[in-house]
Amino acid sequence: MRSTGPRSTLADVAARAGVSKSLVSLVMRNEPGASAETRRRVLDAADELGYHPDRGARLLRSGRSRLLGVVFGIQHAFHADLVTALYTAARETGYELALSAVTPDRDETEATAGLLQDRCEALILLGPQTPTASLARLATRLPVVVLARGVRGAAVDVVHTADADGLHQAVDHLVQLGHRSIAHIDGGHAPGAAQRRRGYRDAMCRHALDRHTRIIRGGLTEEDGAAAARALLADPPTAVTVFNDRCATGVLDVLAHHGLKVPDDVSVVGYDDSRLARLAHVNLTTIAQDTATMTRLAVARAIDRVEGSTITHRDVVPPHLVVRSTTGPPTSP
Amino acid sequence: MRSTGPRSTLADVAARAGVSKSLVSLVMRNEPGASAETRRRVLDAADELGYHPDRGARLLRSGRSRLLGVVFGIQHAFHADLVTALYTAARETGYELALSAVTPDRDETEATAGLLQDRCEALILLGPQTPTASLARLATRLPVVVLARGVRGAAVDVVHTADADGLHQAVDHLVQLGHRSIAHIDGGHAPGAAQRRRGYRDAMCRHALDRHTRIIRGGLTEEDGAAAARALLADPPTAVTVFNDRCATGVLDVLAHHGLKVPDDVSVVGYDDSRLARLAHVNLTTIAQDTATMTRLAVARAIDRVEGSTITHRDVVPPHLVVRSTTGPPTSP
DNA sequence: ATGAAAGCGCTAACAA
DNA sequence: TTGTTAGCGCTTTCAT
Repeated sequence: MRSTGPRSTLADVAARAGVSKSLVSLVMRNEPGASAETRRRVLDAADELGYHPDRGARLLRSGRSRLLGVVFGIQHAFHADLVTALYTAARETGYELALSAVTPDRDETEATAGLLQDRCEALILLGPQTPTASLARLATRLPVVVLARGVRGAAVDVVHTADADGLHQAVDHLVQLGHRSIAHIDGGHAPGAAQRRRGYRDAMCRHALDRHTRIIRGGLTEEDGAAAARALLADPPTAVTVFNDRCATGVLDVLAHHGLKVPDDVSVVGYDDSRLARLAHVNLTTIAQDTATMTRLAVARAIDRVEGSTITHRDVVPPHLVVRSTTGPPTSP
Repeated sequence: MRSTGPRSTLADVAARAGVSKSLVSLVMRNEPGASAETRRRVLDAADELGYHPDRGARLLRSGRSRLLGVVFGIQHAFHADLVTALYTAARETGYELALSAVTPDRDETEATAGLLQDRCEALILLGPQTPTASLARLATRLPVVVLARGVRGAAVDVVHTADADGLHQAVDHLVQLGHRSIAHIDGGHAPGAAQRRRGYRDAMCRHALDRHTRIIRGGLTEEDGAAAARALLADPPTAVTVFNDRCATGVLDVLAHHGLKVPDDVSVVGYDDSRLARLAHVNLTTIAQDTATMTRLAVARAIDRVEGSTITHRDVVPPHLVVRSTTGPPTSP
């Protein structure tokens, strides 16, 4: 019983409400210029007909899609947080989001191409792996905002976290608790990993803990964290800062399996404050990226560009420490 | 430098090639009806102008978007797997996917409305919570396929897993290993939870293990699993089947923290075979949903409907057991 | 094989 | 405040 009846149009709504198309157009766009009474009648008629404006026709006529393209990695928990915040940030701007996912079978180029076809007016790229040169080329075609990755050299707007600062805070916190033997499990070549590594090293230096500096090769996944933790088992530090929450989860897991108590035997600090960290049974001390601010900025930068700005911005948003239950004073000598 | 050059149109190409717009239209769509000579001239002109047809205008005129809308929950790991597979399934069909995410701030209604504006020709809903009545109403507007949830009563196509069968396999596996004391941590009101509960109960019955039947209230998250595991600690069974992998992860975590060895003290079986389960340090025995088949079916059903089919399908895809390292023979008496 | 003309559903400029 | 008109870039008759 299929009643895929012909979709109702502006004209149908106009006829039903007994007004002109222009008036319906105004009302649907929330523009001023229609009486309250008319507005109500139009809205009712639209509702009864299940009317939804045709974005294609709208774009054709106005030459504007009012669409912001978002490229994100569908497996990344942190990207999920960012997309969630992006929807919120875009809500009151008059622009909508068009999502395009990167999957194991679908690379960034493909994801981007799809959005270009949809006539997005600007692109927001989450932690893109695309080389700077390609980014620059893309930016000649439309405004591009890179979010959560501190790329350099391309004429694109960038919004990212002060990653080194994040690790300063992590190390300061641990030192304040009395730790000296603090290791860092890094993120390899992942976006931000180099800065976090540097932040760790600098902070250790600042506390005159140079000789305790110890960097273990990690990665972005639970598995990478697990492997790194096993490497640490022979001679465990009293505390460890980890590249991100996912990786830290792997660390916690291996520690638990080997009978090491957290935080009594080893304190652990993650990074991202992803949903993962907030789970009651994980309850991970971590460095929170300010996703609300970052996404608000990203959307604002994109819209600025769409509306003609030619200024290239680079916004570095400070992170902050969230103390939960995986850090405490060292109990061993 | 932004090259905001005005996009060239069909008319531009026609003028340059010295032919009519109709001819250019034919050539661009590779339709017969133009001489080889004309074809070449048109193609050359188009190339010189860097012309690309406007998808919006094309769809406006022809009334087709060739777009399949997908509504998914951005924080559901399993939905990420499904979306990944959907992209693959749609690849060779001539249809494209339009994604719309459900977030804590953006409900299914809103997500759906966005896709309606994009003029998607059909909708694929992943594990929708929308009540049956609303689903039915939506289905009068356009073809709707519900994926990964066995809704009943609405005139929509449904593709889901034989959930009860999955738990039969899990219990059979455990019984074969020698377990008798097998508990089930359920999913509460989550989609599929009732069927999995029933599958567990039936299988226990079939093995004459009725008096060992023991159902603990769980949920979909790690946290739910952790809570359920704690409830089990006082009198642990030798094996437990869990609603899904996420929840199972919480179970594993609590068991490890309390010194119970898996699988020596307790065997654990998850559900979904999500990326989580495949991680080397988790390596969870689980019931795999056949995402490739499910998504291929979902896309096929959607396209069938778009192309005029009026048959309502209900596809129930069998799951299969994946044995990894969280199950083994019981060691305690 | 080619072209002229009529819209698709909408918005913007202008009239009333 | 409201209605009228003229297209946006394209496909689709229907002529030629």
